[in-house]
Amino acid sequence: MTVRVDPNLRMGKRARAKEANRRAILEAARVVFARIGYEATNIRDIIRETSLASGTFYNYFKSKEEVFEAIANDSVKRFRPLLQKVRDEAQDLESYLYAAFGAYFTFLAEENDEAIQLGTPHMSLIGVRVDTPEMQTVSEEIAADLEIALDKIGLGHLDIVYITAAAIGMAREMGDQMLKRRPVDPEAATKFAAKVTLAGIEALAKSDC
Amino acid sequence: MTVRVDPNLRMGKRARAKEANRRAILEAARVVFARIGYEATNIRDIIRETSLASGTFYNYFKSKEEVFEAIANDSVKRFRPLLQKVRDEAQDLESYLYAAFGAYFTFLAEENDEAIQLGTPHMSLIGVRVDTPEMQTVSEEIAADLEIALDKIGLGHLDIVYITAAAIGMAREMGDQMLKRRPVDPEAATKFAAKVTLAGIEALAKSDC
DNA sequence: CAAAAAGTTGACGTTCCGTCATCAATCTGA
DNA sequence: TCAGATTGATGACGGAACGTCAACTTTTTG
Repeated sequence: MTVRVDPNLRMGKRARAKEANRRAILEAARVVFARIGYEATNIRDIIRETSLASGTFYNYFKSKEEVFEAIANDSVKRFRPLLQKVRDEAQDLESYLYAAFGAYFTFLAEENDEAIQLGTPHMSLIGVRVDTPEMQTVSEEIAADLEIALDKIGLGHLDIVYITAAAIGMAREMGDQMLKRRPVDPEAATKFAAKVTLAGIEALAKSDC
Repeated sequence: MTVRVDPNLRMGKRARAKEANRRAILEAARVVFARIGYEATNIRDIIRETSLASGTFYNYFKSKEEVFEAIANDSVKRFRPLLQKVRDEAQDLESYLYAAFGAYFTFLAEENDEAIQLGTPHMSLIGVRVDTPEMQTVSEEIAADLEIALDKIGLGHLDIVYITAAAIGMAREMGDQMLKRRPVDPEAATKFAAKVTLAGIEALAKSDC
């Protein structure tokens, strides 16, 4: 008789403890950032929220900034598979844009569901925004997707980098606004952003940029 | 005989010294941030770059973060009159968009002219981005401008907040990309952003959002 | 010109940082 | 199974950066 094994049990106690500690620190940081604000938080505040000793923090992160990055990267890590699905399933530019913006705005709403209920400010609204290499990678993936989609309809000569920047900038800024509204409505934001982007691309095509 | 007086001379020595000190600190911070990076910089590093004593720093700013904000706000302060001019002179939505994006991209290029020559990273590319109340104010001004322009052509029912967010997001993200290119070309970025935004608004109008 | 006010100074106590010797728990392989 | 090896947690410690403040200097006021 074969037994289904939780992958976590495959690892030794050591490896599991490490993962648990890392998670604990990240979760504690989330909580403390929300409670007293990012700037005011220091490393001892974070570690005090866990059952770990201060020295242990440095086995996992170099600094408060790195914790913040890790939190952001965790989000990116969860988002990437969604974007992959969009990439695999999209038929053309229009469906890609709708699906991609939809994935982003929905993801953003879900990620902040808790914060929305509690009324605590969202991570991207606490005043600082980081740009990590992981985010850069996602940008590049989107650019590549758009290039393929545009090539298919003979628009490969358009400025892909600017189009990508425009789409991402739109998503970021609109995302912040979306989270401020009640009810939070990702579908509306999606339609809006997709329409603008699509129309924008068509206009660029007509005027040969 | 009337004498032209430098406004600075109208102030007493004390007031002038205060301005000079504030400027000195801001300039020193600029230099040090560029030299060793924002995260690595501490307050002593900044003050050491001036001829002031450490205690004096705290007469002007509470923290390194506040200095960063002040630098950002200084930029906003210089930008606002340009936007005001755009507002006063624009005839319609299209001319407003071209002029506003143009003002932003040109301003950005000029502000970073020095950094571009030296190859040091631009303030908005050093990994953090702050959102200050002053920037919020500019957002609101742009939203108001857009509302007026859209009302004039019977499109006041469109979602002004989202349109503003889309335009600002586009400008920010495209601005970063623009600064990475050689030569830096604000006109191209302007045409691009204005076209996309204009086409986007037209598309929204057609589909009644 | 003298008294009051404003602002600078840098030494000092405090807070926070990052390291590391020590210890406890887990893993390895015979 | 167990002893030696390894991994990683611990928290006390030395040092770095912080923010304050009493003393001092310069400017303003009347």
